[in-house]
Amino acid sequence: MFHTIIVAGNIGRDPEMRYTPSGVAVTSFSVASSRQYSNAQGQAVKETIWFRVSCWSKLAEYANTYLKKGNKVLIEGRLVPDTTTGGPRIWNRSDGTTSASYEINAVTIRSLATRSESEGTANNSSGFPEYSEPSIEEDDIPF
Amino acid sequence: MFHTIIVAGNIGRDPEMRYTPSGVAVTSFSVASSRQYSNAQGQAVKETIWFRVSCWSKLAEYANTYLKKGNKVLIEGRLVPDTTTGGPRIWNRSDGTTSASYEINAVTIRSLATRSESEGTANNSSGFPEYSEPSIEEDDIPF
Amino acid sequence: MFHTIIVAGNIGRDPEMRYTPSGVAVTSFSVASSRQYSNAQGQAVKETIWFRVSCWSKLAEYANTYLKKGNKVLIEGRLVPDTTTGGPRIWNRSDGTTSASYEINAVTIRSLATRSESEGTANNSSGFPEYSEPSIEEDDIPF
Amino acid sequence: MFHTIIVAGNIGRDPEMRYTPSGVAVTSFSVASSRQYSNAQGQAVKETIWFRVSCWSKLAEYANTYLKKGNKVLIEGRLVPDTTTGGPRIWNRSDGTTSASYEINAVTIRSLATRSESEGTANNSSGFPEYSEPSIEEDDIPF
DNA sequence: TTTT
DNA sequence: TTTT
Repeated sequence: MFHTIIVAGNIGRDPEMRYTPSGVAVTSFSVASSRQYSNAQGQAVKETIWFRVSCWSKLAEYANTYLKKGNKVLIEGRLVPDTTTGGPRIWNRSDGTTSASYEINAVTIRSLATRSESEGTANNSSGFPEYSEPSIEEDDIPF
Repeated sequence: MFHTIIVAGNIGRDPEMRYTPSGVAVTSFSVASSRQYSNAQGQAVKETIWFRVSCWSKLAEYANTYLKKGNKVLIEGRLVPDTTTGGPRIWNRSDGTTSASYEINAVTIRSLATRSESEGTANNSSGFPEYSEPSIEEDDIPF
Repeated sequence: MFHTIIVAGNIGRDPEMRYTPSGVAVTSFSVASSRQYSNAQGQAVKETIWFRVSCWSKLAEYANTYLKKGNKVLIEGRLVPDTTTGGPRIWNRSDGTTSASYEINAVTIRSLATRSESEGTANNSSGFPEYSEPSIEEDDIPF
Repeated sequence: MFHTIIVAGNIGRDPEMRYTPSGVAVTSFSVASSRQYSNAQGQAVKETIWFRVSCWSKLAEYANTYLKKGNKVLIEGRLVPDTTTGGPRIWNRSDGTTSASYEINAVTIRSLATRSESEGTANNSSGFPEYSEPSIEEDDIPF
């Protein structure tokens, strides 16, 4: 079956890239997506969700190169569950408390930065790649 | 900022409807979304994610009336975070362990059941409502 | 059945608001969503899609007030088909040619502008509303 | 920039597969997505949108093998515009009229058929592949 | 008609 | 707790 999650938000800290033992690049970063709304009592409420985003291979290398703390990004991907519970993974922190996070395996990443904001970081004029399926020439299409 | 999650899956147990103190209907049910894939070693892996879905008001009444355990559904909505951590809410279970879940506040629910499967439950021929914005007559459009 | 389209892009011209005969506000504007990619011959190709967005009622008033030509926006909505063909509507232009367009009835609109860019137009610090379901107090939730 | 379209609907005719001159498989089929709603006068309206779906390579081969007329499917992909207008492509039909269509380049295809319906065609027990990113072993993850 |  |  299908699920997908699409998030627009701001990167919380500079991305970090590592390599798997087999040499595949993996980049991780957090994205905060906030909204304000008014509750039933008419009070303004600010809600922030944090997502932990991972991406792989070529997408990892570009994210590591071009995305920086504070950048506005759009992410599409899949939630990564705990394989035994089917829910979010639970972590034991060093202080004895437990926490959980929304982990996303990204399939698509787009920078929403504009030229003025990005100064050499990710935006469309700086060569940040827009992830897309391999293209095929129109002349190559048989219909 | 924006986020949305779209899930296709199967309902784990019959929906339950309650009312808020102010009289608003709230229906809850779980949806399992499973997929098989082959890992790097070529082994088949089955991954199931469980979502806890809530819906409100008219959508709650219809879900309670028409959706049943086992039905295939499509859900669109927003993740509901813990307001202090911005991550998934953590629950203390009676056995002393903790767990977390993907909670979705549904905006759209569609039954993917077919007539033969549904026998009086939700499908498009049985009157299950497709949630949609209030329509406006074409003649009413000023352009 | 379900369909949804999610678009990030730039507004092509200032939005225009009108009213239906029954007094409902309707705002229309165009959004361009461009991407560059390399084709099979390794040549850079620029592809731009234009969407004609309509929104209604409160969303229409806010779009008319806060969105301006050039703003970056995120739109979620439904495609509006020709009711007889089920495809895009076809228009006869004054020069005798025909054209078609991707019309979207927006359910969600988010400004992706940042404070520095927007100078009094739509951004999250200027009070642009984030469209959302009516909220219900946590204390009101019966589970 | 980003756009994506997600459609649930029924396949209108058996898929057809061809090959590009360079030998890439391309499969095409139509999907109808219908909904009923009540208009401002309270009358039931049925709206059907037709999408023309293309997919490539391995996805094309599977679609050609497993999807049949009448199957319920979920499609995610991108709209394919006319490269000069940025709108839908316009076709001249043999009878002199013009038409346009919503063309989708599919990235994801899921069969929503159930065992009883599919009898050897696409469903999850018959080996229909769920399109997904290449997986990487958990042990391979460096964090 | 936008933007980078 | 679902489904294939």
